[in-house]
Amino acid sequence: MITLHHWVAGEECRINVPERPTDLAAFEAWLAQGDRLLALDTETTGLDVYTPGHALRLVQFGNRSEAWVLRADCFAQAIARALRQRRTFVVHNAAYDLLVIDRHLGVSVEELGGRVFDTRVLAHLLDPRAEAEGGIGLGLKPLSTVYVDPTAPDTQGGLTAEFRRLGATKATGWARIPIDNELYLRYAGLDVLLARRLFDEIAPMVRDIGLDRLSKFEHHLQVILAILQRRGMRIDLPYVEQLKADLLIEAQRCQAVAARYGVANVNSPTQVAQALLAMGEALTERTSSGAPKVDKNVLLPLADLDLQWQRIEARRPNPLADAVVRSKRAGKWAESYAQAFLDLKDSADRLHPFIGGLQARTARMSVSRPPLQQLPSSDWTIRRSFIADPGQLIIAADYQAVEMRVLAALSGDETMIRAIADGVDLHSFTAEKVFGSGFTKLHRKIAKAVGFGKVYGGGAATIARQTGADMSAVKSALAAYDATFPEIRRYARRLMNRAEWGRREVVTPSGRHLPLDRDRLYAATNYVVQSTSRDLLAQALVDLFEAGLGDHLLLPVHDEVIAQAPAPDAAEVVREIGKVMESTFYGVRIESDPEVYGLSWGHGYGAPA
DNA sequence: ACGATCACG
DNA sequence: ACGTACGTGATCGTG
Repeated sequence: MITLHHWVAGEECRINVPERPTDLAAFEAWLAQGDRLLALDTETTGLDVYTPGHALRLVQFGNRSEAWVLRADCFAQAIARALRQRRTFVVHNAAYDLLVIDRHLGVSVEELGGRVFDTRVLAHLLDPRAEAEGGIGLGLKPLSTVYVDPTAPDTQGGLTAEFRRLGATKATGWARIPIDNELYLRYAGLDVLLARRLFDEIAPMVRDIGLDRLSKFEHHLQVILAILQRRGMRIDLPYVEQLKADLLIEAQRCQAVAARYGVANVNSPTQVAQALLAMGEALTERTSSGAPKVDKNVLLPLADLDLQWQRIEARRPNPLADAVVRSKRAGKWAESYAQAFLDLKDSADRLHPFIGGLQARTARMSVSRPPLQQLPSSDWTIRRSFIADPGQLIIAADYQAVEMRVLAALSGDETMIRAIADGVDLHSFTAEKVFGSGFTKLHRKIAKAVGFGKVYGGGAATIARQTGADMSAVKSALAAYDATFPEIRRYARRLMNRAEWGRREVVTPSGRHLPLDRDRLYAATNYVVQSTSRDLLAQALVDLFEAGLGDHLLLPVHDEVIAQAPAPDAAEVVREIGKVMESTFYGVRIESDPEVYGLSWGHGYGAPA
């Protein structure tokens, strides 16, 4: 047995590392002391739990003063036994460890998930801001520094340095560091000591601000999302391989054209700007650092293309601008999507993206590795990669204009509430109020942009830029909007005033506290609307599992749920899913639109059957 | 490490 | 008094 000592918050702690089976007796005796709440953590070879070669290396248990670091290759059975005992665990970022334990030790998410407290969830409820946003951050290190011990070492950072010393990198070190490396073992043990102490500090704080119920809900949601991550989504491997090859050919072809105009690298804004200026194009827009801007919005008009990539016939297309936008798009799609799918798939051709249930400041969910919430939607080719399981069809149900409905409900604006109840198209309704019954398509576009501008806190200039309409039209539209929906303006003012004179935050109907940046109080409306919309979708996921429909679900995407069902029942199942998602929120109907897509996700976006 | 860019709701 | 577009994740070039 290796025994290490470490001081945490002025108290000497012990870190025990069993080496031989006979060392386990002391571990079992320690467990038998009857601690009802232990911290739990795992160390693995990498973040992608389902890629071939992923392995569990260490499992750590700990209380406030003693940690046990167990090698998974030697003591898997003892670890599984300890996990199955009737006991509650504190885990920082539990979804990850739940999946690791599910996959490598056979103790399922369902079995363990209900007995876990997640300190990351608790911390998010106290302050959702990342370090970069002026918050404490949500990592174990910054939280421990603030709540447990200001001198607590940066275990992740310290290990990264150790990886380098051993000739490995941040990416490879977790797999390559010798399993008996003392720093590795020490920090593995320290993580559970810190997590257990962190819980003792912040759990009462969550209770004191009245968020025990929300906390319970969020913990339940984390388990559901871990189940979705474990299920994953199936990809059409031959399709993805062909797609990648086609995209690379297209990228290469356009790159060759760009090279003829002196741009060796289409991804270098400097080179692109220089070459365009040399061709006599005017580049008037600037980036925040003052360089000429050459993004899509600048290049497409130079190539005589609109934002849907259709010819405008307004000028002679600049061949370089055309080649650059096409090459960049094909290259990005090949790398960020097709290649990522191939890199991250498991041995059964499924992807298991990480679904962060409590991610953004607004608690919005995020999906990463790969980013399935951000697949191109204007074109079906990327989404076509995802196929239903054999005999099933992809189905989806999305909320209709959920943020506008939430805004109407929260502000209590009678005109907007009535318009929603009457089932009219909100943007057309606004356009008519603002521009009269003879409103045009451009008028509706402006009305829509004004509606979004209200939700996002945007001003006339931004809306004018977005729509291409002139400032005076946008300004009068904004004024007419305020006159038509007076409560929305008052609601936004009220949130800002409260934030200015009281606590600098907004509180959502679910009780979530969302801190505001000093110089961006106008974001208050957006935060509460975005966060509340997220809470509605989160509640829908919980309700869907409660209703026995959980087995169908595949992925949440902000205001919709992607699912699958056996082909003969698909229409019926998605109708049921849609029904469960619907609710009445402050008297406003939150309605959903169920749809059977077909064999692939892309079939909902025009892929040929 | 950071800025620019581009993908989504 | 005025005006501010919100939230993410991934890749690439650059220093």
